[in-house]
Amino acid sequence: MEVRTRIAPSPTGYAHLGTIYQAMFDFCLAKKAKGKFIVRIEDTDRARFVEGAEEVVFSALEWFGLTPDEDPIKGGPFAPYRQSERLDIYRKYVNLLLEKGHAYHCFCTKERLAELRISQEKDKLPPMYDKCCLGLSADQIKENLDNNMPYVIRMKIPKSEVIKVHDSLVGDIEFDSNLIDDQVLLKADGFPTYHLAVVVDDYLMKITNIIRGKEWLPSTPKHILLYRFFGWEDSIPKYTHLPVILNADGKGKLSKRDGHASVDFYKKEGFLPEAILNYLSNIVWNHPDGKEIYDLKELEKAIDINSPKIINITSQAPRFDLKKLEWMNGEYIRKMSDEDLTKRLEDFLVDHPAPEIIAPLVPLVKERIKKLSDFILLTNFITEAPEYDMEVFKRIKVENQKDVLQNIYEELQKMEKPWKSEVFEKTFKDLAQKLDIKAGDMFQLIRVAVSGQLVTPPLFESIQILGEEETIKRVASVVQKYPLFD
RNA sequence: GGCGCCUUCGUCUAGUGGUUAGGACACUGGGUUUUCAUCCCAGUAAUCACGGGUUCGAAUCCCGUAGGCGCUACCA
Repeated sequence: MEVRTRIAPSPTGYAHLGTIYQAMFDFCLAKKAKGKFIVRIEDTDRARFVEGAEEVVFSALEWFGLTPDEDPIKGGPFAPYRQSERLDIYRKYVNLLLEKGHAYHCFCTKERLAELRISQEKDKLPPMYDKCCLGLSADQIKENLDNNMPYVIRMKIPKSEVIKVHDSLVGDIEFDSNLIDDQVLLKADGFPTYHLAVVVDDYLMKITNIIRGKEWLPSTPKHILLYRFFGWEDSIPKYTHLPVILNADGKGKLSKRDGHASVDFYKKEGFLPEAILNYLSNIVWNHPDGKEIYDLKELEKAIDINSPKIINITSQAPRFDLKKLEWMNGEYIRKMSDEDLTKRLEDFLVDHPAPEIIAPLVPLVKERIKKLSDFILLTNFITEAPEYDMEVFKRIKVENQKDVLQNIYEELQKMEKPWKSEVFEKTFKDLAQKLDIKAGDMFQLIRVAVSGQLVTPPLFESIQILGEEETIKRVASVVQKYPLFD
């Protein structure tokens, strides 16, 4: 049987990193088993619907190279892949449930439900629907329907049953059906809830393996029950519930609120998609050799569809550690060829004022940047005249800085062009000796005069890119204005 | 509150009855380097949540407790 996995993101306006995390495992499993990876859009919540939001998800997946085999755009044998376009299908299956007596009409108002909840909470009872409408007669239902009363369809959960869920990571888990609420399956607006749609679609789309976040574990018994109600027990997919990624302080799920959940953030910061994927897998899985840097193919190798766990990952919820991601991203940058890095930087810095200087700068910055955006911080003094700050000069422990700068200026003017590295170095080492200051301080002073910064790529190479003329001009302006900088 | 899951250095993890409890990030110190970074070396850091068992022996097995997270919507 063909292995088919899927992600079912809801278009909320941004691509969540958790979606990518989940998609990565679904994708790898499908690839490993030579099956199919499917994207289905769960746009059943009209209140939260955001126009154009699904494109955000698609482009994020593409950025990470997690290309689906079937999706709403390219279609597939089980189209449509957008739930809002499958309403008649859900309706049909709800009717089936109604006929079989596994679901019922509920005409309770939101107000009544709210009051019910409040009183249950007051009595320290679990907040659940009281099955009020379950006792309605066929005539009453018909009358309400004829009067166009709004209604939802609820699932009739059987009493006192043990519902067994098998998860490939956790094992067997038992749930008491008395503690499961009569879940709404079809909302008043005719849209299905997640629970109905997910079961119907996964069945019709022949999904064999569900890899999703652990937040879904408590609702899995409802899904199992639905498979049973429909008579699809033989088609229950294999569940793998992934640990939820927590935010940095461990106090909750990684969320939009702390700013580190959106794929867009990482793209803007200049993180590399392959490094992010590496990090995302590394927080729950270890390479058998113990190495930290590996690509998706290596994760794929570790997946075994026939082993009980499928993939041997931890079941603890990890915290998100941006520092480690940054380190990892730096590792990827360093092992990249200069040509590749140049290309990435050119793509990233589309608005760069002087794109021709990116390539020559790459070898100078490659070991100094952790993400692509660091490039700007490190090199913008080349395209832009720096703003000087006396505090920066004060960090260099040299007396009579103005005199020294004057000397530097004179030497630069005397030096034969084009400047040569050895000559440059010898000239200023000699000058340092003559003025009785440390060579290191001498070069630091030149660095600050030229860049306004204490930290830059290698001095001489930077100056070469800057040009002799511009260098002299900058030093001259420093000599002139020193110490009037604020 | 109820239900479920989880609990090894600050963080991510290795570890499946006998290890000086290993690695990575972060941090600290040293070396290389005209700055920074890279690279190399070293170090700090977990009485394996706690309490009971079982066993010659437990981070590893069992029971209990506590804490954390998740779910508890006509959201997914």
